[in-house]
This record gives sequence, C-alpha cells and structure tokens, in this order.
Amino acid sequence: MPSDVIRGALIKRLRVSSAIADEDIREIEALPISVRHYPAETAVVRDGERATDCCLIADGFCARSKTIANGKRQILSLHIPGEIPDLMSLFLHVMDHDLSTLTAATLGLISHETLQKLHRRRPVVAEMFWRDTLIDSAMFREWIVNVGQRPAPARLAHVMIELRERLKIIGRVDGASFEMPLTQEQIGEALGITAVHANRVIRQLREEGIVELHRGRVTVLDERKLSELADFDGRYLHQSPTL
Amino acid sequence: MPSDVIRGALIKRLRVSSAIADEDIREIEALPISVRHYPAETAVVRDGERATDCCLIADGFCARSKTIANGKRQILSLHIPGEIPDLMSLFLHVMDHDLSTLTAATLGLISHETLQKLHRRRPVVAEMFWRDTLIDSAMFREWIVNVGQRPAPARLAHVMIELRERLKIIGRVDGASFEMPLTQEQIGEALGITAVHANRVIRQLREEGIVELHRGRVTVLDERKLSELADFDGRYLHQSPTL
DNA sequence: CCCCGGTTCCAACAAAAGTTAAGGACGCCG
DNA sequence: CGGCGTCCTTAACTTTTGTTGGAACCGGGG
Repeated sequence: MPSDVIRGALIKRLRVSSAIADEDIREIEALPISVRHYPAETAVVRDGERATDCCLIADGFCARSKTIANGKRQILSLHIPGEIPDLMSLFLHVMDHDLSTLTAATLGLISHETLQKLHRRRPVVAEMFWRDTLIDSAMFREWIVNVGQRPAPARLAHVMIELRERLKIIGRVDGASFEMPLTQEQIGEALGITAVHANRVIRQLREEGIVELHRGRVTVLDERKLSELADFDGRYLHQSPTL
Repeated sequence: MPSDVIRGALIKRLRVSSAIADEDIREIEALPISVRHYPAETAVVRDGERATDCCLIADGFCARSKTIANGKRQILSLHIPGEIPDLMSLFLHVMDHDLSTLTAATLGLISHETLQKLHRRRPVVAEMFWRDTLIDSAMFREWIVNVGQRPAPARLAHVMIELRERLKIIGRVDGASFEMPLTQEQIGEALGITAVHANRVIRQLREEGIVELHRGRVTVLDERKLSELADFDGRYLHQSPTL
C-alpha cells in the first residue's frame, strides 16, 4: 500500500475537524511510518502495556474495549481508516484498555518520539492532534449517554448512524449501505447488552423495516424511522473547524 | 477566598499526574483568574453554548451531563475542587454537554486567550493540560464500562470509590467518610438507572453493612466488601507521573 | 464433499430494572 | 409553629433484559 494512500484518510479527516495549512500537511506526509498487517480479531495493544508508538489505521476496522473481573467486555469505540485510536498513549503511556482489530487491518505505526518532535517543531499540529483526542473524548461522552439512557433498539440505531457519519467523511458509504463488521456478540458488547438480546433487537429493527444487518453490512431501509429512533445529533463529532 | 487557596488544589492535582517544574508552577500561580460564586444546582455552561473561559473549581462539587430528546439526563462525570471540568472547551468551542454545580460553588474563570498564550510560552504546561484532558477521557471510558457492564450495586460502589480516590488527593477524605452531595435522583442519572432503583440499591448496600449514605455523605462500613463489589482498579486515573 | 466451529436465530423462563402511586421525613420560610 | 416543597422510602405491578439451551445456517479446511 503506497504511503499517500495510508495518509490520505488521516488528512481528509483532519481537514474536516481542524483548519490545516499546506505546510503542516507536508509535515504529516513526511512522517516516517512503518506499516504492519494484522489479521482479524487480534490485539494491537493490550490493557496494562506500555506503548511506544501510535497507530494510524490505513485499512480495516478496530475497536477499543475493557474487560472487567467477571470476564465481561465493554466495547468503548469503533475505529475506521484515517483514525489514530491510541493517540492518547502519547501522554498516557500505560494503556488502560485494549485496542484490537475487528477485521484484517493495515496499521501505520508512528513512534511517540517522532510525534513529540513534530509537536515541538509545529505547535499548531500539536493543537490539531489535541483537538482530535478531545473529539475522541466527546465520542465517549455520547457513548455513555447511549449505554446509560437509551433503550436497546435506540442504542443500536445510534451506533449505526454515528458510524455512518464517520464513514461518510472518508467516502466509505455506498448509498443506503455501509460496513459494520461486528458479530452480534460484539454488538452486544458495544451496547452493553447480551448477544441474545442484541439478536432480538436486530430482528426487531429488521421486522419493522428500519435496517437490515447482514454479514457485517448495514442497509438502511427507512431513514426517517431510523433517525427518529436514534435521536442522533452529530454536534458532538465537532466536524466544523470554524466553530 | 485568597488566590493561593484557589490554585492550591489544582497544583496538588497536577503534581500527582505530571512531573512539574517550579518555574511552571510560578506561571500557573501568576494566571489571571476571576472568581465567581454559584448557588447549588446551577448551570455554569450549557450544551450548545460557546465558551470563552475555562473554570477551575475552587470550592464545591460540579457535574457534567447530557440530556436527550425524551428528557432523560445522564451524568457523565463528577468534579471536585482543583479540577477544570471544561478544559476541553479550549479547542472544542461549542459545548456538547452541560456543566453545572451540585453544591454551592466557587469557580475561578480563566480566559481561553490567557491559556493559549501560556501554552505558546511554555509547551510543557500545554502538555500537562493535554495530559489532564486525556485522564478526563480515561475516566469517561471507565464510566462507560460502569454503566454498560456492571450490575447497579457495583456501579454505585465503583463511583463511590473513584470519587474517594480523587478526594484523597486534595485531602478531603475524613477517615471512613467523605462527601458525595448527590440526590438519589442524581445518583440514578449517574448510574443510568431510575431514582427508585437507586434507592433500592442504596438500601441494599446499607442493609448488607457495606456503606451508609446520608445527607450527601458516604460512610464506608466494610471496606473489603465494598472494594470487592466495586471491582475497582485505579490505573485508569493515571496518577503516576513517572509512568 | 462433508464436517466443524463459529455465528445466527429462537423460545421459555428468571432476574433486574422501570413505572406508578402514595406516605413519611425533614428543612425552610412565612 | 405550621405549611409547603423536596427528597426519601416503600410497595405492587410491568417491562426489559439476562440466562439457558438448542436448532439452523454458513464458510473454510481436510
């Protein structure tokens, strides 16, 4: 995979959330990145580990999660190409959660050292990355609301729409359908419900003609009903650099 | 309230999470802060508003929350003296949630402009504040797990222990007891359950001789049982500057 | 081609949490 | 001191979600 393809999605994404100068883009394009391939369902960094690199997703889907004493797992966020899910490890060196692949994935590793140097050289880029971690944080806040206050069908609808909005930015939504490569077990872990209940909810949305979910692909059947159910307000994604 | 008292808790807190030079402390002590008093249960900044200052809690308790379309509210975090709950507004100018007081509170307002200038002058301080927002983010992750995976009694126990650990840093734990000035309604909103169920859970913990909760004050009766129930691992608070 | 493991799907029952309703405690204010 | 409002408390009932267990489906590897 050529270097510009790897960085393309990142720059596309940064442009949406921050104003960014050409000079800074060149700096980012010059960043030394080492590429690694991971199979599906593999740990990239584990809870408790000490990270020395951040990873930029070049291709594939990832998820962050935490596992508690009784063995239950909670998925905290989903990640798509162009994102750096463990940017936080730059300053929080020991991981407090897992980062793993959902699908087979290509990741670009950027060393902490490289990033620190870039920040010293270009404080504006540092601010941009800071802003990126703050958006990450805003997404966690919305995730708390989702899991804490919405009934299960609304939770699923909300996660779907959030994912779609983010996929749109990198041009990965194909009409009424987009990828969401989670098993029902994982959907349950994301929504804070069991896999059995996740299945019930998926069936319900299908029977009501709202969305179809098949083989890791979502097809929206009734946009109106879906967005009403999801109660989605994308402001928390902070996609307007001017504001 | 004298200026050094206002800044004291902040510096105490920053020392715990980051290594910090005397020179930088002096910079922070020189920050122009305007002090305001708020009654209990008052909005400080509202969802959708555009912030121009960050507020340092000098005294009192605050909470951040989001309210969804059906009127339900989710509390996202609790905040104590020494914290800057809306530091994120520095780069995410329009608020995606509410910040309000729980008790009567004294807040020190620091303008965004002042902070930006300080960051340009002392990048190390910027990194320290960045790290602070990342710890904030780590706390949201744990809150997701709490609301998503733990049964209600464990949720309550976990929130209590987290609050206690943070109060310890600023010397606000008095033996087996500490402040937690939430109504049962608010406890429900924090845990993602109804007030009625919150009451059930509180009663249960009292009947089992684990904790007593009375008038906004928690008294731990059985430390062993409490920490077993809470499944608490404080690593996510990232309180070790060396790591 | 068929078997195997992982998923999906489903039903019956159990447990947890939400809803509604109403009485009691407590502090504040007139 | 009495009344009012907020919070706390509890019970009875409903709904949602979890649990258990099992069948059908599907894709990949032998």
